[in-house]
Amino acid sequence: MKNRSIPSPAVTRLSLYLRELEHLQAAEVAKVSSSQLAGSLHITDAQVRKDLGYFGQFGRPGVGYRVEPLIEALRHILGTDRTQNVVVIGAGDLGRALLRYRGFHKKGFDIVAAFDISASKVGKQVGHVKVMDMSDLPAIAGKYDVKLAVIAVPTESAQQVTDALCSAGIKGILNFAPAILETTPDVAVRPVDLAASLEQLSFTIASSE
Amino acid sequence: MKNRSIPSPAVTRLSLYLRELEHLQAAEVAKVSSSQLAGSLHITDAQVRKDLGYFGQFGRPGVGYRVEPLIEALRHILGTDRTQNVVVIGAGDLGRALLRYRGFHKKGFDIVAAFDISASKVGKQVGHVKVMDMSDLPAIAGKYDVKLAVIAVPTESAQQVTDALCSAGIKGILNFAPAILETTPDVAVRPVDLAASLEQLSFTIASSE
DNA sequence: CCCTGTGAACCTGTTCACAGCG
DNA sequence: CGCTGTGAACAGGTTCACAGGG
Repeated sequence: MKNRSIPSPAVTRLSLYLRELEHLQAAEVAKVSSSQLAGSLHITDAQVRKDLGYFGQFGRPGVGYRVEPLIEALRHILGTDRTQNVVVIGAGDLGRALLRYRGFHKKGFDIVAAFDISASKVGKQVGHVKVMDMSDLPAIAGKYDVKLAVIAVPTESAQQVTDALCSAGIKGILNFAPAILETTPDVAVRPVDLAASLEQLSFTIASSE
Repeated sequence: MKNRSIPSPAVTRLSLYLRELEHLQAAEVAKVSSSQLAGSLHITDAQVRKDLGYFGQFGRPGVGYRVEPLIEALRHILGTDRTQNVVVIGAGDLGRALLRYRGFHKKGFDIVAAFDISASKVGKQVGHVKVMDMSDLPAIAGKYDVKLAVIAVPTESAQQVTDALCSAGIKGILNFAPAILETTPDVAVRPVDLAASLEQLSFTIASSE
């Protein structure tokens, strides 16, 4: 526990800063000011400085931030300076789409295995992994030191999958099933509820009429 | 604009309340208290009452909330008491997975069309729609009164797709491309950055060691 | 003079606590 | 007596504003 009360929205923005910095690096920009960074993300410059300030002193007064060192620092903070192995549970439409999604690898995540209970899916090749049976999960999780998992199974089986993941030593779950998952306290869950996201948009539209 | 300063986290939770209420309804539970609802979502009872209080008085002291009327009220608030038509832009892996996802329809959303620029994809049937060319967007948007769109295209084309959507009168965009989209002020964007979500989990794990 | 880092002020959202109704 | 609805107290985050370094 080395957390000194960092606002969780600040951590969310860290990913955005990193993304923007990677664009700048690709465009061979060497340095950037907080107000430039803020501008492209539609937030204030003070916000950028404060967020970065939670983690250290990365800038130089009168100059700004050097792009490359800041990228490395942010990756280190986020834990993506080394490859993170990930498993995907559920090889339905969504699971298969995630297995083929290239965005994860670019950000330092490596999907090392996929799992399903359906005999019709087990054994099939998707992306660069073969779908395995759920019973193989503990062995794979141990072998590849997997800490992160993605749940892309139907709502009804989400909780039992979660239990299996907790037992297998997974510490973070990205959950696409529309359900609240019960976990051991050392496991973090991040929900992604697609229908609820559309509902939020629907509300925004409805209330601005 | 009938918005009387409602905290946006409260709106997010509205979707969770609705989801839980629908479960209760399926289990033929007729009424529920704020503390019951709160318990299953891991929040406080006061939070539930305050959130609902922003939108009206739905409960009865000493009794609780009647499940069915509250469901109807929440759907009305979220604008999903009538079907909302949606278009999906991009018929790659993710787009096709979304086209087949049943969760949207259950919540009152109807995907009426999919679009892509690639000639190899246009004309193909996915789920219950046929993939159309981007140039057909304005006609379809008008014909079906589409207000919501989902962007599932590569990052590079996300902005030009956004421009087309704004011109076609779309008011809400669910954006899977890892990019900040520039829109006209009357268009709401909700980002879903899958890699960034994994980064958040990675951070949580890294900082609890 | 430009730009960072950071206390202080401000604002937004959550929790408390209780009055009041069934 | 149980449970809602809601002001009041509190906590968490954001913005301000400025001191200080290059």
